Amino acid sequence: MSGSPATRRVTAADIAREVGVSRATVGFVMNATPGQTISAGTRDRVFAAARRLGYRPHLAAQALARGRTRIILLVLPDWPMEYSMSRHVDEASNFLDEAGYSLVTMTSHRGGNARPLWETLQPDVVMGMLHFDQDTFDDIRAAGVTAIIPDPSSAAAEPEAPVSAGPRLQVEHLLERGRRNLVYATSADPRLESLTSSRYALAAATVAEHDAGVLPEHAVNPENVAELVLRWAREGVDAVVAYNDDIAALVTGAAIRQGIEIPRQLAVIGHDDAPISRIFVPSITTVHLDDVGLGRYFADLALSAANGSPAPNAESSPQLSLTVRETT
Amino acid sequence: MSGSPATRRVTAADIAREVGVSRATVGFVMNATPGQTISAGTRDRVFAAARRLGYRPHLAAQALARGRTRIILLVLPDWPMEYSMSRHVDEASNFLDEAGYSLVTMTSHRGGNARPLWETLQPDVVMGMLHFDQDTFDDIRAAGVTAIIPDPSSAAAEPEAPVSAGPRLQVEHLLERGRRNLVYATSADPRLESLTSSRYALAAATVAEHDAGVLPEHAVNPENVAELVLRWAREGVDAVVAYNDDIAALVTGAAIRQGIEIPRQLAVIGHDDAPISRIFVPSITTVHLDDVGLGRYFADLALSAANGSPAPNAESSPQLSLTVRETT
DNA sequence: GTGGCTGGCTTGCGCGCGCTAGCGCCGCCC
DNA sequence: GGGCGGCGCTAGCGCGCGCAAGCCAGCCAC
Repeated sequence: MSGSPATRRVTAADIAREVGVSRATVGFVMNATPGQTISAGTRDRVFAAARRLGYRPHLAAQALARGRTRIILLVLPDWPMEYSMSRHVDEASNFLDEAGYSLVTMTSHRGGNARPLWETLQPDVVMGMLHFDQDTFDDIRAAGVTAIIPDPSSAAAEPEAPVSAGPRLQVEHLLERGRRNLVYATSADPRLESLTSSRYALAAATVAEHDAGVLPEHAVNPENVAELVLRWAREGVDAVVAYNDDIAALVTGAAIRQGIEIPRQLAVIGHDDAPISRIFVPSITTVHLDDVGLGRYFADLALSAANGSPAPNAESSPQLSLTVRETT
Repeated sequence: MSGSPATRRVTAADIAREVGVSRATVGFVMNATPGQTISAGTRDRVFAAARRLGYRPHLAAQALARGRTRIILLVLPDWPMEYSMSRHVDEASNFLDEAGYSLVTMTSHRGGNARPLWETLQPDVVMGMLHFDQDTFDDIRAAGVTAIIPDPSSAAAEPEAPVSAGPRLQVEHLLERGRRNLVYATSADPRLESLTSSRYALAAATVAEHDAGVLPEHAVNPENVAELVLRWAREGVDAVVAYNDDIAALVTGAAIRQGIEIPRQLAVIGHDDAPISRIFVPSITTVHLDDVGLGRYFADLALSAANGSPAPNAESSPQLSLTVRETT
């Protein structure tokens, strides 16, 4: 049906022949090559023929010729955060697409033995949500990738920067609610270490700013959460700042099972506004992220690394906001 | 430090020069080209030089020359199922890597205006979890992809096939628990339509087999779930088969809020064994998927489409099992 | 001795595209 | 009238690799 099955692909040469110009001209038109002047008539005829024949530039050939793939690889952590990311990622890929780049995401393999995509795709930029450990970083460089974000050697590019207001919002919300005895519940997952530690540090700093004592940090998991919740109750803890909504749900669930009243005895606040925060009973107060803003921020960050366009400033784009629900 | 910064990439020609053979010989060695005999000595010297120089074949050049990218694109639905998928995907990418293919995943854009990856990556195979709608299917074909899974014109390849035992397990578990008045709670998300409808059909068939009447289907969302749950209570419904764990959680949460006792008055069973099923209070009985088995199945499916290797039979690989928790 | 054959290699083309060097033409200015 | 510069285009190389064709030495059969 749809076109002869074994049809050869349409190349720039086909267009050139069709229009009656050289192949170079077609290339100049398609790329709007700077420094080349093409008459409007020729340009239109080339575009028309391209559309008519269904021309699609061969990406591999382009990559080979120009030495850049125009692929940006986003490395996501393999943890629920993934979901909250997907919205931003979608936004980012729109922006990047407009700039002629493709966004490919991969989930960081847990000791998976498959060759990572930065080897096989040879992206122009590899961007991670978390800091890469040194081995991974070297591995990416060895694969020929020159632009890596975040790059420890340049303090500028920080994917996590715009989210740094989140922990502040969490803590201030609880303090405003009159809570005084806060603890921080974090994930024990080592893969998230750089994220969890940075969020914790920000939360702890906010607590200190408000002269609300110190903020103890506890790694929470399904096994120890019941015990922790009881201990907190004994110690007079009245609010939990959770690293994300999953941790918040875990804590909230355990508290309920132990007969602790939420939020009267214990307030809990999550982060990311993941679906679970809305579905959970009771529903969980959380920090909502600005998808579009974050997406644009990521895209700008990647583009600046890819072609030296100006780097975005963290403050400009994304706005975080509080979504107050039943746990506070 | 790590190598001179602006170093040119190592090509097969460099190796040839180093070893003192022609470039073609290097190519034959690297690809173990069938029909070409290379002496063991030469072969070893080529491999040694390749390792010594840090040779990495240029993927774009390979793709250009052989006309195939060895990329397999997996299109995931943009819905929580994503999480339960990630384990299988990881498995699949290991298997595919061994076969020399790279697995790239993308999330199906909700009207996103970025060009989809099947255009820009030009994968050898595009594989979806759900059936593609006709427009998308045509779009993928137009991008030059010949192998698409599932392909409506060939009934063989069905990614969802191995999971077809899930709804059966759900229903039989509830019947064994003595429940007689079941309803099916599904997602209203149109993107999941082909999945939800197939799971529902299987559940309904199982109910019919056991002479347990008919299985009404209800699309559930946060707005209508409270009302639905009340109605079910009035109508004597004693068990809910949920499309997945999120739906199950939604139903369970609504029931609790309405004072319905779980599982005494109403049993709920989910599907996928997503994290929420464990975290939720009460924890949710669900169908656990076999990550490794499913991963291998997907990989085989993709490989069979890529190079005509034998297609896997759905029965062979993956095993589903029941994870019984508090909601039944 | 000669022809055929096979193992082990080389020569060289083509994949589709980007882009530099250059060429002819026209209009402008002195 | 001649020089000159810019516009609009073409010829052709190179990106790195796969692979068809061919070439040569050595060996065996006759």
